[in-house]
Amino acid sequence: MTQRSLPDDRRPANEGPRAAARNRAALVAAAREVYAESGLTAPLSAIARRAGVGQGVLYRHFPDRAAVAIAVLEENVRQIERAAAADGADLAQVLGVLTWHQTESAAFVSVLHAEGEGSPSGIPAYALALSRRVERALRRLLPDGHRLAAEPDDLMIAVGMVSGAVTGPTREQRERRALAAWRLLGVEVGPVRPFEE
Amino acid sequence: MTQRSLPDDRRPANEGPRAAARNRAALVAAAREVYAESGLTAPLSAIARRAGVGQGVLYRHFPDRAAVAIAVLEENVRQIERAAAADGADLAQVLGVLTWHQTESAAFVSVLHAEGEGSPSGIPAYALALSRRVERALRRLLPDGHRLAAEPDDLMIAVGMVSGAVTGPTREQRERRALAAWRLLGVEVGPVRPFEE
Amino acid sequence: MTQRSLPDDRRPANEGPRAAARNRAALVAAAREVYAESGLTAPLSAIARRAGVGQGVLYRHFPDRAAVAIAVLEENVRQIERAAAADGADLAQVLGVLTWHQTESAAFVSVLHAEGEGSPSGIPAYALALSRRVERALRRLLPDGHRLAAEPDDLMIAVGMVSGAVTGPTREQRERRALAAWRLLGVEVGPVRPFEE
Amino acid sequence: MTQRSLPDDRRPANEGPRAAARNRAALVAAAREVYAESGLTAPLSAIARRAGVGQGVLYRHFPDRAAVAIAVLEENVRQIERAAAADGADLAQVLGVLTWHQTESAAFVSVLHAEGEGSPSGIPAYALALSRRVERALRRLLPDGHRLAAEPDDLMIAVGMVSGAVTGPTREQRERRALAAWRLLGVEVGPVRPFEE
DNA sequence: AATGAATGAGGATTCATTCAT
DNA sequence: GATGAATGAATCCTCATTCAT
Repeated sequence: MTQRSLPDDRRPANEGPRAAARNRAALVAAAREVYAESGLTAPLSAIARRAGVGQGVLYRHFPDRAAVAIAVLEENVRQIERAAAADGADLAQVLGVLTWHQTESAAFVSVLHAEGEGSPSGIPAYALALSRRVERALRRLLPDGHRLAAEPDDLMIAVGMVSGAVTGPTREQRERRALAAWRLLGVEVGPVRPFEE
Repeated sequence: MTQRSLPDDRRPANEGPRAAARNRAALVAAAREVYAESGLTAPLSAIARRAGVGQGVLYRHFPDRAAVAIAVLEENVRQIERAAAADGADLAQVLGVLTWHQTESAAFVSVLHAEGEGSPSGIPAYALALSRRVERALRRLLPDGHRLAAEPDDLMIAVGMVSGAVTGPTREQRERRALAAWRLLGVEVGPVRPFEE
Repeated sequence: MTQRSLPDDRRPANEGPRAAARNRAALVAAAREVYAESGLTAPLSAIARRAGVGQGVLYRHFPDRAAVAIAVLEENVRQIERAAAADGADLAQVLGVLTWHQTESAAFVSVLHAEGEGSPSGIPAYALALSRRVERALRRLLPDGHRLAAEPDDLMIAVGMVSGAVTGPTREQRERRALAAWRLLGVEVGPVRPFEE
Repeated sequence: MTQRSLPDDRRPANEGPRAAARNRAALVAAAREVYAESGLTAPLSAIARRAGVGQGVLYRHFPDRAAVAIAVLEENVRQIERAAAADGADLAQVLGVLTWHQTESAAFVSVLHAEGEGSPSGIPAYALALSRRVERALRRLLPDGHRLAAEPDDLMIAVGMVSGAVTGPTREQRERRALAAWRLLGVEVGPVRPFEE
């Protein structure tokens, strides 16, 4: 009742429902960028603005702040799962893909910490679920007798450790440090790159 | 308001500057607790409240949010430095102290990441300085031929790695994981405890 | 898209205008429920959703928020009018029907207040018109010499008074209080129930 | 950290703690006016603006929307209590004061409804408590054998009934209707005015 | 004629920071 | 020096309303 809109002729085009899917994708992409620049606590309005949509659209697609982050990170996890499911995949290759995501997205790193509560970014149990999916993908490829197969927790502890090593302003530097970390662990890693195909 | 004279030894302490120091200490202690509960992004007012002082006092002692965090972490670093400077200190012992702080204070973990920019907690270059001090303290005790002496970065990469492994709701769990991390690195660690004199 | 011809008596109903009427009815029914649960300020989207139609349909049928409420209340008023027009109707019976609506629909109560301005529900002059219709229906049955026939305003003031008495979480309690109110007014009321047929 | 303030020299005077009490009073007064004009659902920002204070001040003094309303209504109730406690007070006089508040403040009317839940204004159990206080004040003055002493609920039902009668754009009209309501109830009322001293 | 997405203004709430006392 | 109130910008979130399909 009180809401005033723009004069009827100065309203940006409404592209109709067709835009829905496009907008969602734009939001996820924007979120990825914004997270990279400003961290997981960046204002949601910044994400909407960068995606070129209104605030409401963001809320239509994602009920809360966590849902946005999950959508972003889910893509990363899915890529790792696909890499692990590919024909002839071996652990080193998949670790390369994982490492690529670790060096690419600071936000992804925090997922692999996966505690749950009180985090200011508000990502709760979801993160744990994503972390479990990464673990599942990796463990299937873990040969008996592998350095990380000794204790059940060792695999994900190692992943966390590499995350801890990944710091620095440029991706190149982060990659260098990640590789050093795997070397210190005595674990072989394939090429650090996104999974394609 | 007016001068009160009392026998010298029963004179009520000159509260002026003395109170200042006490307040500063209370603020740092309060910040440590608040950070542990709510993370580095907790409202400054919460810290002042818990310290039992007004907001203004906080600003008198610390110019900005980062300064508070630095003050907290500085204490951790100083303890590590003292541990390293103690008679007969060896690397394993000091790593034990370092590990204790890693498992105790989530905030401390982020310092050892020490990047600087866009972090939401706003800890800037200071963190780097603190990280350097930790490195200096450790490196003096690093024997030639030690696993972490091969490459210059390996030492602090390893420290970051252990930080990355430290997750979980209880300190006990975090300690367990930290020890697993050192084991995976093949590095010996002394008892995990604070440095006492 | 193309013409489908079927035997005359099995022709799928022309859904066009017929659906429109059905939708309108569904909206009014949904609004009644939503108002009961959440008050007159409930989001319009909630009404559309409960009616199982899109938001646009609501706007096609009702130009604004007030129109929806009016449509709901109009049904109540119409029932009272019908009760008053029925063969052999007397005042007590019709007051019983009126009272039923007062105890059934909190929204209806506000209509009988019928001021117009600043009300948050935005029901404007319409409410006044509805109130007038109720008055007209009742007054025709008001015998000379009735307690409420002394002053011209007394009739609707009394109605307002009963509305004011109608509070409480359950309809039963509201009915009890309404009856107490009529008793205090010394006015006889028939059975409290909707008008059927 | 991100908050930008005005240039240091263009900031409105901070009058210090002295203003606290004054501000609270200004807020309550502003709220009373705003409620009268726009109802209990008026934006809190409108209240702060009219009081000439920042939004934060409102939140400092009142934790939530309900608290503001309570503060306003509490003043009304207190006046009624004082009127009832005055030397030689009798029921008619106090009902006059009560009626004055009913005709003055639409918001006060809703308190006397005092249900509790789902109201959009969010005033919960508090309203009930206020209603009880009014009842207590009145009942002490209710003589045995009074029209409203027959049933325990009759007293407050009558009050609610008068509230229900109180409609209309001007106070004068509302008073006229309130008096008509008391007349229909056969209850004597003293002069309709605020309680002074 | 229906759908349901998009828009974006408005309102709630929080907190960093200043400053009179 | 300390206190704690005030300020107001920033952010979150919710709808009323429009409109492409």
